Amino acid sequence: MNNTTLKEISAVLGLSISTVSRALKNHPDISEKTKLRVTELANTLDYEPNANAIQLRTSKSNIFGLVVPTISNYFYHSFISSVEEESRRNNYSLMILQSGDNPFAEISNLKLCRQNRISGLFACMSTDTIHVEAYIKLKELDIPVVFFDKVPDLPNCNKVCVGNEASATMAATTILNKKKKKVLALFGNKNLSITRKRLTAFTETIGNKTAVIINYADSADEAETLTIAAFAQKPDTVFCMSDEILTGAMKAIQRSGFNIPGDISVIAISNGFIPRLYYPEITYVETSGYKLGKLAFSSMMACLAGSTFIQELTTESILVEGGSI
Amino acid sequence: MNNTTLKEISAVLGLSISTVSRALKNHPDISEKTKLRVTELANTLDYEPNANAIQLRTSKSNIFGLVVPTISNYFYHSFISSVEEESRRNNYSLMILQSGDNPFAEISNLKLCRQNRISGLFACMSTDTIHVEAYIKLKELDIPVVFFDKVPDLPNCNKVCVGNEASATMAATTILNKKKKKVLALFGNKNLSITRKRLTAFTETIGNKTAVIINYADSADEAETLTIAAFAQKPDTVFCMSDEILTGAMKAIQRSGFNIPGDISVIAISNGFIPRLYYPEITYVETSGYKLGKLAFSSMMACLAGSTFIQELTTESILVEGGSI
DNA sequence: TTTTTTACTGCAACCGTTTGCGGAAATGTT
DNA sequence: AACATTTCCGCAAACGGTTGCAGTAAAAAA
Repeated sequence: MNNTTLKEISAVLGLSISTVSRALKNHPDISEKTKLRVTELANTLDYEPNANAIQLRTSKSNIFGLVVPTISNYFYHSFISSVEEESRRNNYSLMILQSGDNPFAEISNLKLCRQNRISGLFACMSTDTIHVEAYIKLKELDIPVVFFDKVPDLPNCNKVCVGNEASATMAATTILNKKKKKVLALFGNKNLSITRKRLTAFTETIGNKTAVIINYADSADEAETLTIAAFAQKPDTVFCMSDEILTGAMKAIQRSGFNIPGDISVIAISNGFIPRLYYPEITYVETSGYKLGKLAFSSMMACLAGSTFIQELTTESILVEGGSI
Repeated sequence: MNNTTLKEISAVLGLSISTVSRALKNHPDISEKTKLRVTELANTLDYEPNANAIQLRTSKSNIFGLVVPTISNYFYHSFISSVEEESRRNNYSLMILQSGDNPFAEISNLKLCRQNRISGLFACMSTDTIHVEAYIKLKELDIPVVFFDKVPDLPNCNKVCVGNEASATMAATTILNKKKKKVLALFGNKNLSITRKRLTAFTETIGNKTAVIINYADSADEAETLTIAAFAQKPDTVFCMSDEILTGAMKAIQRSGFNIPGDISVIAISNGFIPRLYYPEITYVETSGYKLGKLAFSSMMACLAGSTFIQELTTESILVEGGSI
């Protein structure tokens, strides 16, 4: 069965295609009587405008692209969920693409975006993205790009981030308040700007009255191993800069048979899902993907509305108390 | 800056649009020399074919729709991730829409799919969907629909599901093999068909030589409470029918200070992420969203290839051994 | 009644591709 | 030299809409 088109409707009604088109869009040029006839027939025929034709004609797609290393991540999918929600509310569709931390997939995804003439792009860069050019190319095509979470170091682009410095500072402050003496601080990949930001904010805040053991882990497994090893130095607190690190550290703690917070305290920066899986629940500084999504979307809408003002937005951090410190 | 088009390329080269088009598609009618000239210029000009024009012309969109109650769910995002992966590999894009268990959002999403002339739809019905008509409408438009996970009771549609009975049976068998004597079996909402299926398969397999305490929980918190309460009866094993239940049970176990598997054994039916968060890792029967995605995709491709054979597929269950039983 | 205004509606070009068909030049065959 | 084939390329119509402009009939003003 074929889709009904304006042509068919016009043929049935003995009107021209343009009249039908205008009638459907409630154009003032068309008489009420005609409008009624047209909309009625359109309804019974289940007319659906062909998005491709419209997009071709108007060169506006009403589709947002969203590239992300992987959607199998609590932070990202809460971000995605949030953006999707807003998109639908604003009559946009979302094309979600994951790059799997693979640069080739990433550029092929961006190609897809260009080919589909997306209206805008939400982008989180994969870890080893050096080739920012592909993103630049989009901007040259006047396609607004809002970077989120893992953002490039470029000056002229819209970025929304969780409050990296603020959240690390907040975590460090909490540790100080609890008068902890020796902290095992676990960070992610050293090359990521997110790591550097959290690291500097954390160390600056924690000062030098508190002993700090710093480790960098690229994966949960590595975090687990490093944690086990670091236990030899008998830290009284573990700080994890992310969910992934946290899961590794928690396995190490369980494996060592330590009690939380009796034997050791734990605090993390997290989106909120993982910390609640344990008993006692882990105290964490929240960096909400959901909130970040809302922020990213509003930034996107500002771009689309013609704002050329470059924004670098940050979500607020809040401390969610569990019983782990 | 504008996108380059065939027209521009043809103008520069003094060729016709059609020649350029054919040259780019390696058509035999075009001489190698011309092909070379064209492809070269296309490259330097960063030519990207306009997907909308192609789709309009060919009435093929190379976009799959995927509707799901919510992305923020243990199971769905691995499914989505898997389908996305395959889609990209096969040069399709994915349009992901969540209905949030809201019937209105669901039909508006389907409308979006129709308007975008998607090539196919992966659909997981929201709980209270009575209106299957919207899906039927797609099938009338010759858009193949593959239902997954929560599938309708209709006879003539493609469905892929995890092996509910098989996985519950496998879990029960494992418990029997380990010669456990008293099992606390935790299930989800009693009204869901998935619960009923897993329940009957489980109880039938476990037989009556093993004592079974059955509880139903609607949430992780409820599971936690019920588990704590059930510990009074001193079960030697906890079986959890899903990830959500498992997280609740694990909290209860940690809270009670039990050792796994020394004090109590644990086995679950799971997608695989949660069980690996603990130490020792929880033994589980895998109902992989990832595999289900692959299955759904191959079913979709079969439809697209013209197969009219209606499939009802089920993923295989496998036991993944942790150290919890 | 004539002229001006208003209310409707249609023509046709356009968006960027694809593709059937037909034509010209180059080559091969007697 | 005359004819048949290839080889290479362009014309033009289509896909399904949108939109500026112009045209016609009816209503209002002169």
